[in-house]
Amino acid sequence: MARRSARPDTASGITARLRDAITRGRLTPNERLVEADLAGRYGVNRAHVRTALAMLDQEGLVVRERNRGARVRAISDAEALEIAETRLAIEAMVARQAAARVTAADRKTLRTIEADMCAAVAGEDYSRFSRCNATLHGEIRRIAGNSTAARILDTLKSHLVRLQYRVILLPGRPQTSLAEHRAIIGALCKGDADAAEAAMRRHLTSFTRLLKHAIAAAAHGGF
Amino acid sequence: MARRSARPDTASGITARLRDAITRGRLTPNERLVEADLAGRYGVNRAHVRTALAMLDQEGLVVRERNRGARVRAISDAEALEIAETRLAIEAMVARQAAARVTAADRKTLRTIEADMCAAVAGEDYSRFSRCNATLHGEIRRIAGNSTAARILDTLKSHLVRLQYRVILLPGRPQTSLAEHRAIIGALCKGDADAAEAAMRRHLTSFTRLLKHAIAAAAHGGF
DNA sequence: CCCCGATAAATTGTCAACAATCCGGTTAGC
DNA sequence: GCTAACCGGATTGTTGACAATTTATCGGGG
Repeated sequence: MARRSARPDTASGITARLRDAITRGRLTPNERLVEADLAGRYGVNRAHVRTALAMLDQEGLVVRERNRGARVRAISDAEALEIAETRLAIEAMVARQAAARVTAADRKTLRTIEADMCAAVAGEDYSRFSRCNATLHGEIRRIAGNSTAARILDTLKSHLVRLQYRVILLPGRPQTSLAEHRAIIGALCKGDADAAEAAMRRHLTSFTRLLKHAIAAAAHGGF
Repeated sequence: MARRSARPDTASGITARLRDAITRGRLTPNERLVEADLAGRYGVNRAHVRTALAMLDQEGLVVRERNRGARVRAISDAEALEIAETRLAIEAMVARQAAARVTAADRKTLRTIEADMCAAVAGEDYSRFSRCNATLHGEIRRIAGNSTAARILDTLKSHLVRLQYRVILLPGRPQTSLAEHRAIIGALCKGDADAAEAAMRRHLTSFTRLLKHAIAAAAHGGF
């Protein structure tokens, strides 16, 4: 999730820190981002905050209105689904590309992650499972070697992290998710591009469906 | 292609103008972007140029090295293919979504564009054909109503515009391309999601293949 | 009691000056 | 003749001050 390892007191450093604060929920949607405040809080110049906000605006995590300042962008329910669907399309392609390029070393890495995931689910350690999840998807992107897709997925995921906890905590979800992930890993290790893409598609379709339900439930349940 | 209609002498204005200059090839790959120069040329403050460069960096059109300045990012052949493939994945999904939402008015618009395209090819007006092409893809994105995907496609396309002329000028390409587009339009008007996705996939697969050949030819032909 | 205009505070937008850094050629030393 | 320290120009990085704009506050009239 760490994107650039720059000195924390520089422009790209403050960008990374702000991005982190937003994705982790320390800065809540629609919260105002006052340049002077942030500059003081993070101990940097206002100009740095300014360029950081410009970049995060370009990235879609922040909205800016002329002479009115910046605020954390609130993504609507509809938009969350858009993001999930777009992610599905890209990640399915990535899985296909990964299957075509997987090496013996990659297979070993994937199997290690698989074992780790199984252990996490068996031990009901959902935080660990979530980390494994991220590691696996990251590894698949690495194997695919499509840096363009990887960058886009990084951005999309930064919008979804807050929402995905609603899904992973649903009863029975970890077990289902584990099975889906194992299918992906199996297809990748066989180098079967069609199967890998299909498995990834099934996995993320299932995720998207649950996300949709979670959103609908929250809208009706009313909180 | 115009993204924001802001006053041309402001930060987002200069960003748009620089983006335009890069995608149109007025600023060539690896060309140095000296802040003071650009500020003078566009009649704005250096700070504006600075934030514009930061945003274009985030967008991937520009690379910046600390204390060394910015230059137009040169995309490698491999990266061009990555972009084309990623675009394919997203645009296929968009076509599917558009098919599910198309209205009577949309159908009419699509047929109008189709007629325009046919006329352009018949008259061998390839500039006009290229514009129709962009209009059609834009219209499909609008119908799909997936703003997330639309934004990503916008960015990806800004990297491809320089390359696509190599493909469209190949002998016989306009005719083939026209047929592919008509298949897409037909499927959309029927509201057939599977067919629309498949047609779009065929179209962009064909484009990607030709792009690959054009790249290989340029590499061997040697210029 | 509510609405409206004037004033003040807060915040962003703009700008120019200065400091730090890099890149070229140049010169001193071996 | 060659290497290495070194200087000067060019360019970016940083900072603070000031202008412009929006938002909140307050007082007076309807």
